[in-house]
This record gives sequence, structure tokens and C-alpha cells, in this order.
Amino acid sequence: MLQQTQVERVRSHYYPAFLAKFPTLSALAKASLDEVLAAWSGLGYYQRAKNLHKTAQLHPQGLPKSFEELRKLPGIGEYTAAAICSFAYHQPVAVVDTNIKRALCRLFALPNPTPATLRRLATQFLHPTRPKEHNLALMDLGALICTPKTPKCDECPLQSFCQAEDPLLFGQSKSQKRENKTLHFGIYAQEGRLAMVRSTQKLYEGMLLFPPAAPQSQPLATYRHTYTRYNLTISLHPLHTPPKNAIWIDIKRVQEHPLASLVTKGIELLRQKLVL
DNA sequence: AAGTCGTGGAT
DNA sequence: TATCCAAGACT
Repeated sequence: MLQQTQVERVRSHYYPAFLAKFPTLSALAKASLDEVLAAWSGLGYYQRAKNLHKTAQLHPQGLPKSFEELRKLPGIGEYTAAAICSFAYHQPVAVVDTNIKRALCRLFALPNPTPATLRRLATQFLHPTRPKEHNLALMDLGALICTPKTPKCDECPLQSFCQAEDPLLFGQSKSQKRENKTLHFGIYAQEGRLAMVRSTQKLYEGMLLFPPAAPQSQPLATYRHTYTRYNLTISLHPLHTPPKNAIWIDIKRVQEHPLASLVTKGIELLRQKLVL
């Protein structure tokens, strides 16, 4: 859940409710994918939820204890496998997340190390008897002091050790450009219910989307939404017939369904405009 | 191995 | 307002 997602958001809005609903791996394994995706709604990167569900079904009685076994599971990569080994099992495994990567690049003045180099370095650097505290401390150092844009070098406990003369030369991420795009969706509501369709595209796969619609001159509503690669303008148009394979959702029970923010934003806007 | 996958808060 | 970016994984 924390992959590419800020801790505070997970902690305040998702993790407690998710754990209350699925208290064990076994409970998670027994739940339907729709229930899991509904609990994940709004958090993004929905493949994570599907992978977590799969992993729970593969190991409903508990995850493996070794890095190699963990690494094979869906959704568990280098970072997560190391994090589980270190934080849950107290094994002496070096964790390398974005924060630690940036901190190490600066500490050792490495402009562009390969992942293997970085892992080797992190392993060498790892405190032999307190690996867990070391990993957590280094993550916090990256998150709080050795930050991407304006690192607080004067507060850094490793300042005298750091080999970077200019920290901004190291550990920078590649810039991302966004593309403008307009999407058109259809709205068909009846008796307090809204017709949706299930996405079969890679984007939002498994989530419910508004049905597609041809552009019309008078949309019910228009709003903007943004994600990784796109700045979207979304237009919602009235439909005269429900879509094939419609999935009907009760407008008062939106929360029970797997809906991305792109969709809940639109539903909220339609409510405000008294269209729903 | 570069592209893709979401979202909202910080700056 | 625009850009950056977060406890990455997968193809």
C-alpha cells in the first residue's frame, strides 16, 4: 500500500479501514476482488491491490520468511521483499527505497549507479548488529533531511561524512512530461442508480468506469483530472440508452464499489449540479 | 529498459 | 497555476 504513496495518506485514510475489513491474510484471501478494490478506491495503482489479493491467496496462512521466496510473489519487488525481511522479520537485509537511494547517491557521490551497485553499497553500509534501525534511520534521513529539492545539510548527522559537494547533482529523478487529453463518458441514471461498465484496459482494469460516449455539444458536466502522464479534461454526456453489460450502482452506496477518483469526482460533480 | 500505472499534497 | 514526487512493480 505504501508503494509510491505517501505514508500519511495511507495511515490516515486507508490502512486502518483496510486492516479492519481484512484483518488477516486468510480474510483477505477469502474476500472478493471487488471488495478489495473497493477498499482501495481512490488510492491509485490498483494493480497493487490485485497483487496483494493474489499473494494472500497464495499464502493465506502467512508469508514466506526468505527474501528469495518473497521476491517471487506478485507485487513484491526488491524493495518490498527487503522491507518485509528487515522490518517484520528482523533479518540483516539492506533496504533501498527512493529515499535511501538518494541519500546513498549523495553520501558516496554516485551520479548514476546501477541498482546492483546500489544494493551492494547498501549492504556494505548496513549496520551489522542493528540493521532494522539502520534501514529505518536512513529512510527517515532521506525523507526528512536529505530531501530531493532543498536538503537540510546543516541538520544532517552525516554531513562530515558526505562526499557530495553539491547534493542536487545526485539522486535526481527523471522529469516527467504530461500530455493533454480529453475523455468523453456517458451518463445513464435511473431510479437512483447509475450505469457503469468494468474497465478491461490496463488503466483502471477491474475498476468501474462511466460508459463510453461520443462527444456532444452540451455535456452535463466537465472537469479536470490528472495522473502520471496525462492532464485530462473529462466530459460527461447524457446517454439515451444504457450501455451493454451495464453494472448498476446505487448512487447512495458509491463507497461499496471499486471506483477510481476520476469517477467519484465526476459523480460528486453531478450531484452538486443536481443531475443525480 | 524505457513506459506505464493514480492520486493529492507540497512547493 | 505548474511541477514535482511519494515506503515501486511490472512489462
